[in-house]
Amino acid sequence: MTSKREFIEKLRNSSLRPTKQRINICEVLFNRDETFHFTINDLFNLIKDKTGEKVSLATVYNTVHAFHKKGYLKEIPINSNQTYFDTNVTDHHHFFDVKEEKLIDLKNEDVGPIEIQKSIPGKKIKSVEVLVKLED
Amino acid sequence: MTSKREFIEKLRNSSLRPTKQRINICEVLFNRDETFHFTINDLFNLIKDKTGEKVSLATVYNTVHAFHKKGYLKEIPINSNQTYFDTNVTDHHHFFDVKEEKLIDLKNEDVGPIEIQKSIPGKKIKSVEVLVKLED
DNA sequence: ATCTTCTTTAGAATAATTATAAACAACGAA
DNA sequence: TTCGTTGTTTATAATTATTCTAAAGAAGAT
Ligand SMILES: [Mn+2]
Ligand SMILES: [Mn+2]
Ligand SMILES: [Zn+2]
Ligand SMILES: [Zn+2]
Repeated sequence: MTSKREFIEKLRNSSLRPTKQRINICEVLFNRDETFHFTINDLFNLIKDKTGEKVSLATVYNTVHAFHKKGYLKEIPINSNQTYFDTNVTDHHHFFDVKEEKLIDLKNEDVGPIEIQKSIPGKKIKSVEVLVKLED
Repeated sequence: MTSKREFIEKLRNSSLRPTKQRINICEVLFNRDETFHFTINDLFNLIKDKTGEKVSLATVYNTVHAFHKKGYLKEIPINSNQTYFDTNVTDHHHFFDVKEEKLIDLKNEDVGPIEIQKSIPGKKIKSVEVLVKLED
């Protein structure tokens, strides 16, 4: 996904009005070759850098959560003072480089299938995620 | 581990002075049959309930982090507004019941061995943890 | 154009965690 | 035991990520 027209489509399809701010956020999030792992603060700063236009922090929060709810972003469970998000919304796992505080995608074939041999009555599995912490 | 004398030993062995507060915290954390998953706030309230003595919130934080550093507690990576800890410090995985906000241990045999088929130059694996989210 | 609804924004509020610094308690040597 | 040292506890303040609020602005429909 790479053009402004496509972002407008995407927003419309989710009943989100295609505002200047949201389109800028889309550019930063989705107009790239590689998957993108970020915190709200990363994103906030990148918007200024890449688009030259400032978007308020509140709007960055609002938009990230709107995209998260629509399934355009994934939240990555790690213990950090900030929440990490991911533009790769497929089921996949992560390395977390503790020193650099950077997430790296693991392909499913890098981990292999995981069969959970236990179940809890009345509950079903929503997701299975592996986090591999890296140190030097 | 169940007796006060043992807690004093444990603390001494880690160059932590065995204070009344720390011993009370040990009682709540380690004097139990099952593994214990908790947040700082859970623990803070349980201390009052179980020992009848109040320990300041700052001390609860300090002590939990001291125990964490010494390897007596494990931090569980989940996205929550509060940090979760675990008295089971062996390598193991978790269910997280999203609705109840409760962690449940998974035995390693419930998950099976996980072989990570990818490596990052200069980095080594520190831990591999699986988080299985549960919904109704 | 006008009206309605949604969005953005600055700033305030909230809440978990960490820092501060003074009072206090454990320790070890004398 | 007493005393000096060092480690600990505590109330409280500071910090910080996130959420809330409410007013001003923009988008969409008619
Ligand atoms: Mn990823
Ligand atoms: Mn556990
Ligand atoms: Zn979200
Ligand atoms: Zn810790």
